[in-house]
Amino acid sequence: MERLPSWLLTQTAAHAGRLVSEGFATSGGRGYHYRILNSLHQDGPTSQASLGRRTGIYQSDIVAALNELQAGEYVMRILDRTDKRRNVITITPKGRERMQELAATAAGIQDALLEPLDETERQELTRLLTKLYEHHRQGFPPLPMK
Amino acid sequence: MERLPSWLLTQTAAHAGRLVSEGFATSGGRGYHYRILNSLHQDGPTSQASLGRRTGIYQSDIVAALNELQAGEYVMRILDRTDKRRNVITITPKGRERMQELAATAAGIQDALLEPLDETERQELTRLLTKLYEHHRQGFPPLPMK
DNA sequence: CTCATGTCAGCTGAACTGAGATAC
DNA sequence: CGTATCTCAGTTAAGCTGACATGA
Repeated sequence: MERLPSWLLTQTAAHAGRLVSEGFATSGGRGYHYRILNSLHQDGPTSQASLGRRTGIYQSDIVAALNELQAGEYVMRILDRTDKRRNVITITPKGRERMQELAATAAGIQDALLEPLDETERQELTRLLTKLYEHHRQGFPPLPMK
Repeated sequence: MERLPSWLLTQTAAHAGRLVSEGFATSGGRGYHYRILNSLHQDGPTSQASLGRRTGIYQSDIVAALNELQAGEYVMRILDRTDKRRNVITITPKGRERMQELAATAAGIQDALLEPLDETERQELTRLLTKLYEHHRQGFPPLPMK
């Protein structure tokens, strides 16, 4: 039982989830906030739908998270004049600061999570998980990957 | 972002969760059922509290799952005369059959999950996850590990 | 017409918490 | 007394679905 990869995966993920929640909660954020701000920082302004595809977050959750981020003035939501269905989401300077904070938090979380592994093992784990992630993203796309 | 172990872990775990739910759902079960029946099969009859510790499932969820398993006559719930706080849970012959079914399902799930990895990689992943699991189980016991 | 986008209102399974009753 | 067991009634965070209005 304790050898079943699916079990080990969900258990360790549950613990990772605890670390993430706790970690971000102390700075009053959520995982979604970091993912979104990070995507905006890395790949620039874009529509909400595209943000969803980039981050793997559902449209409906994007809406809620952006409401929160906008309330904190971390992002701007501007109607696209050339395509009036879209909102163009842009990160603000304040949002970039926020992102740095959350990035630091995220880094701390990784350390806590991977504590028992040495550097080689960490890389190997990352590699294997990436392989699984890539594989399943193709075969079973929860979101249409544009 | 896609390099963050915590992210990769929760994403792949989410997919594993989908596979588990789908897999067990077709035979009308849940992951909890398998975990519990397996524990009873491997380590014999015991109290509900101890079952919780063995499987990593919360007491309250154990109660619910046992209600279901008892309804299917997969387990017997007998008041312990020597300690009347306890129910002694015993797997029935029918329960063992059920366990075999679920074990086969579980095996299929592992295959689907680990498909892109070769045998060496599978073992390495299992080893690394086990290391994480063991480590965190000690430092942060979600359940008091008797 | 079809398709994409944004929004809202909800569901689900699994993990988790709190409180109470009973017995050790 | 304090502790352990069982039960019930919740909550949460994340993932996920369905429906609808608007615009391309």
